Amino acid sequence: MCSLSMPIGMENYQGDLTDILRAGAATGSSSSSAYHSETMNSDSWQFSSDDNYSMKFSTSMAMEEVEDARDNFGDPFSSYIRDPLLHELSSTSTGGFFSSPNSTPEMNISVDMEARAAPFGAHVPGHHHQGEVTKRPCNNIFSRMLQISPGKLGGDVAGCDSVAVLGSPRGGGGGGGIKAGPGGVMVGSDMINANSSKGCLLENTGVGVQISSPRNPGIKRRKSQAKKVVCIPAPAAANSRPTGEVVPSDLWAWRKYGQKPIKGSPYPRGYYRCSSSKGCSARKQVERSRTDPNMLVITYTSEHNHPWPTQRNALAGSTRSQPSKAGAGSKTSPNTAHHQKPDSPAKEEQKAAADSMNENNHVLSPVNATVGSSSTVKEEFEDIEKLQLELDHHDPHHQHDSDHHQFSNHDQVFPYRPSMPEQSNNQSEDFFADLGEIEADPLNLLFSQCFTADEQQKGGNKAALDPFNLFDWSGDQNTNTPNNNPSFGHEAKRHL
DNA sequence: CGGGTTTGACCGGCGC
DNA sequence: GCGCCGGTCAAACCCG
Repeated sequence: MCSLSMPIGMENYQGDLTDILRAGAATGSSSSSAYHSETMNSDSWQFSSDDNYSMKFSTSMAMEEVEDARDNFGDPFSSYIRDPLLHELSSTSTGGFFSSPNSTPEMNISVDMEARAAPFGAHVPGHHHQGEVTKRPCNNIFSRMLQISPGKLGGDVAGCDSVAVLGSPRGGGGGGGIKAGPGGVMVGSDMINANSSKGCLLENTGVGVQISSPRNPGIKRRKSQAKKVVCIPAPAAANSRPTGEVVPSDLWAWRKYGQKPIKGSPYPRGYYRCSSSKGCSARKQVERSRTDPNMLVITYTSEHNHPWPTQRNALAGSTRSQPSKAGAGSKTSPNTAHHQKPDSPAKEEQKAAADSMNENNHVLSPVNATVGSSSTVKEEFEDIEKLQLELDHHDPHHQHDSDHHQFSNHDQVFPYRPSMPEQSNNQSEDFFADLGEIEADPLNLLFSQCFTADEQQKGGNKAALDPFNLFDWSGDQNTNTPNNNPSFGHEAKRHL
């Protein structure tokens, strides 16, 4: 049931791929039996289980200019400072998200990695050849249906089952490459549509988008901006907001700085930037798939130039629980005000995440675990590694489903070099050291969390299963899927 | 007070 | 060259 498919040429993408899969593999092999049916329950999913909800998660990554990438390869979306969301998606899966019980609906996870460096090679001991990852038993994390398949970018955001990294063609050459502010180095590339998945045609211009503000001279926007597009299922009723705008929570604190109606789409696009750290150029765009309102398309641009926030410092305004009445609403017409989302998703998300972290801080806090207790984490990680390896060797379910898991070798694997702007050597070392801890952290945490969660689960702490509240779509409990939410389109209409 | 969101305006890229 | 469009800014306001 667990079908993993990878586009040809993904071999070198073990990094991110494994970032996702490995978590699954680790969980699958190591904790599958324990976790699979016992610790997980459908409650862990925030999706309604009765709607045959299909989770589609795919990653599409492309990297054309290898040289540039090599120079600028501070893969913003992987490795040391990785995208929490993906972490959540991937690792949460280990933590139980994907290891949902039999009751969970079909999950279609596709990863499209056209070209990509493999920052994680070191951490993927078992994944040296094609389809290695896919060979993993799927009885765990992706117990449902995990499909890693080529995605197509540059199309319309249709099915949206893909996560993509849009590269920046500009690379390091003229214009300073793709530096997007501090730490904002993107892997350049145009989208390669060699493969197309039925699922998610990312609504994207097919053109990268440059991050830097137009007001930042020297950095162009639109093209040449590497992007990572994550398509995730929009929260179901329990999590969506009245307006239908929902944002998955992740470890980062995001501040919304804009919203624009997108031509051709009934749904507005929200613009968020990282508020965890000043100077962080990380941004994300959240919008619904125009063709599948059930899917959220989150586009990450640039990268975080800082470790995960020690705490969500964006909580100050995150507790706003009521819709703006007149305030921001002063600008809002009564009609639109009526449809204003009562609460910002970001806040909800942040709050939820914060709450979750607070509640499960002893288990979940990445910072505490990574920074404060890195040694412990490392140990856990090692243990998990061992366990995983053992299980991998002994896993009876270990199958080589090459049909669905294809990797290509023609892509180069580049050593990962995080982009650390303006860091002295010492600082860099220290920072990298920390990053190293952090790097291992997400999975470690998740792995450990998985186990711990399992322990806690027995103790009744279900929250541990969803460490980052990824699927704790903060929001109005009364709201159903966007489709069911008549007000969802109004916000967009406001601009129309 | 410090953080957030909202939202109209502005700016630049891109297509025609 | 022009207009459209998307991305960002920043003032106004909200919230705890």
